[in-house]
Amino acid sequence: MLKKNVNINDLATRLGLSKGSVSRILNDPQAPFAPETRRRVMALAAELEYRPNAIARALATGQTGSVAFWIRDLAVAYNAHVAQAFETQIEAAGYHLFIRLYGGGEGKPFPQMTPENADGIVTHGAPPHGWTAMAQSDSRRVPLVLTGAILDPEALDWVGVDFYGVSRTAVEHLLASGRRRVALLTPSHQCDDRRLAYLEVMAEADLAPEVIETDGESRSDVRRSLAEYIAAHGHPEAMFCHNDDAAIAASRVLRDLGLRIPDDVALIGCDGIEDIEYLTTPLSTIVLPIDEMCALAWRYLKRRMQEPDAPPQRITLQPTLALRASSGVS
Amino acid sequence: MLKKNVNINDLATRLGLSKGSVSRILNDPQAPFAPETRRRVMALAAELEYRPNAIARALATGQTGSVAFWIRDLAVAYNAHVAQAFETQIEAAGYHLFIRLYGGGEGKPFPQMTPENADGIVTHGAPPHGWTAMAQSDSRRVPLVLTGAILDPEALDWVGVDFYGVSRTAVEHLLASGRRRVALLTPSHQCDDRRLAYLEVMAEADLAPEVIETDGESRSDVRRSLAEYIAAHGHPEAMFCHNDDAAIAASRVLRDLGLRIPDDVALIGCDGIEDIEYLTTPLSTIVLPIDEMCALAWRYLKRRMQEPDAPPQRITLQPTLALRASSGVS
DNA sequence: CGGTGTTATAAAACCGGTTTCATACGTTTG
DNA sequence: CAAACGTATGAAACCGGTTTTATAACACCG
Repeated sequence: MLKKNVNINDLATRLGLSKGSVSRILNDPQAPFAPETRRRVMALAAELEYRPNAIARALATGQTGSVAFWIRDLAVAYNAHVAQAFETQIEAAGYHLFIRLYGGGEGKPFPQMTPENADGIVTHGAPPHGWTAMAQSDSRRVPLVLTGAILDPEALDWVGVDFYGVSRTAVEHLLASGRRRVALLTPSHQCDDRRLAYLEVMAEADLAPEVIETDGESRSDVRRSLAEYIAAHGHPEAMFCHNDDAAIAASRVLRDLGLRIPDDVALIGCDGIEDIEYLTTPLSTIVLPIDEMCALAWRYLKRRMQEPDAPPQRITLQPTLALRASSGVS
Repeated sequence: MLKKNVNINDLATRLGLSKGSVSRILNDPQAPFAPETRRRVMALAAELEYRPNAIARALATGQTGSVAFWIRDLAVAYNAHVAQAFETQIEAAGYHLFIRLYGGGEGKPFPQMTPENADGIVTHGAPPHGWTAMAQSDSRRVPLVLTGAILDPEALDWVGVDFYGVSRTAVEHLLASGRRRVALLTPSHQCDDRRLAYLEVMAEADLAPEVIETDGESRSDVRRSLAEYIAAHGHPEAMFCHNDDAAIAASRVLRDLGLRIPDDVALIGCDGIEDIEYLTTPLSTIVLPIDEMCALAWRYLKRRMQEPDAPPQRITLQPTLALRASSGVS
């Protein structure tokens, strides 16, 4: 940057004032300064298009006026919607929102995904291993609220979602139609309450669990993994899908194979994203309370920013099961 | 924050060193220090979990190590995909990505959407009015690359997309089937090359243009606006849709009305998002070169960060028209 | 007319780092 | 043995703001 930005010292020099005075005039309408001086300062600031260096200000005040929202992957429609919903909260409150992605951070050194630079953090979905520990290390504590699946229920604030209960209901619903080969479609390594609930219900019903693991989370990943699985093992009679994107991908695979939904294979997704309204066969799903979750997360975060040592705030929200044609409900 | 973060002064004091020395030892492996001293510093830093204050470092070095990506609305699937694609570029380069949303910023004071706090900025889609001017004001210049539709072709870097040419082709394609009532489905106030091309082609064909304006960009907005329009004016024979989300919403409205695609109404979307592969009737669309666009944007931005005064870099990418069943191609 | 307030501004400390320059000491070297 | 050099570190300036404290000038008051 060859041309240097105009800073507060430039203003002060040009005006023959001290930079402290300029700062106070610019920021504090109550400060006792001569009206004429005030006018001169404002005029020059406007003329030079002076804007204070946000970094320097943040250093001086200890506040950035921004909140970071960490999420895994925007290609999953649900995630994008959550981010958008959270932005709505934040914007109304006059803060800036930075959306950040964990990315491939799993193996990378921490600096790659360091949670700095915000007055507060909200995460959605499970952060990479060790992330929260780092974010909450004694050496640099930032107000933090976890949302979505909670894997790490230490002394932190979180807005959880009861995947366990609703997942049980979903799987039981699939079993109720008399189907025996009820599979779980989920990314490998994803060991959350959805998987847990599925395994438990299957065990209780004395059925062999059938976990179809996908190599990635994108729809094309899911399609590929599922197609391979069916080629090798035949198709299950029902599938509980880790999220709606997976269910949508699955419905496409089934259609391509000439299988009917729900006659040949029943399907239940998870997330309740808008997209599923556009499928040929309406998709049963678990609808998550996105707006409520975001509103609560922001409320918790504000509290934590004001009172760093307040007792932990936690709540578990109940998703609702929306049964439609894809699971045999007419 | 009652418990203060441990900072470099704490380290220096505890070690009996000056903070300058500590800084150099921590950052510069080449610096000439006694191995024993080095070991002590590293050990204490690890023990106290010292992590340098990113803000202070940014102030001192003039670099944040991060790039901001500005976009309008993540609820539009295409936008979310672009953001994700750009993250891939940035992450590979070792930078942090901050995704930021213009939000309702149109009417708000600038500080709400000030483009500070990054070493560089990439925008996608048309920024709010006055945004680029502010970002590029002489007083605080930040490397900036515009992508997507370019409304503001001043002396800036941009990676454009030739919406005009491909939109002409799309509309002409719709006309070629003999349909006369060919409408444009677009958000109100969106006056870009898609609209321009549509209006021109219609004028050249001596047909009355029929612009169906939606009140918002979300699928539900589009559905409502379109349903009202059709109720009032009957349905057009073909629609060129501003983006795929709109086309998906439209296909749903048409289906609900018992209209067949493409027999009753032909449809062409725009963006080429994955979702359209999951529709009953495969959707014709304009496929945008997302990855190429992101890669170029990052290349341009790197260049601009290194050479602030390099000549402007610009390119216009060609999207491709993907014709499928929804526009009558079998 | 000296003490007491106000008012308008300057000066300096601070935020937490980085970076440049100076210095003290020990070791070669001429 | 003094000059020159290398090594290990301290000291201070700087980044660009904010905030607290000091000071100068002036008006008011008894």
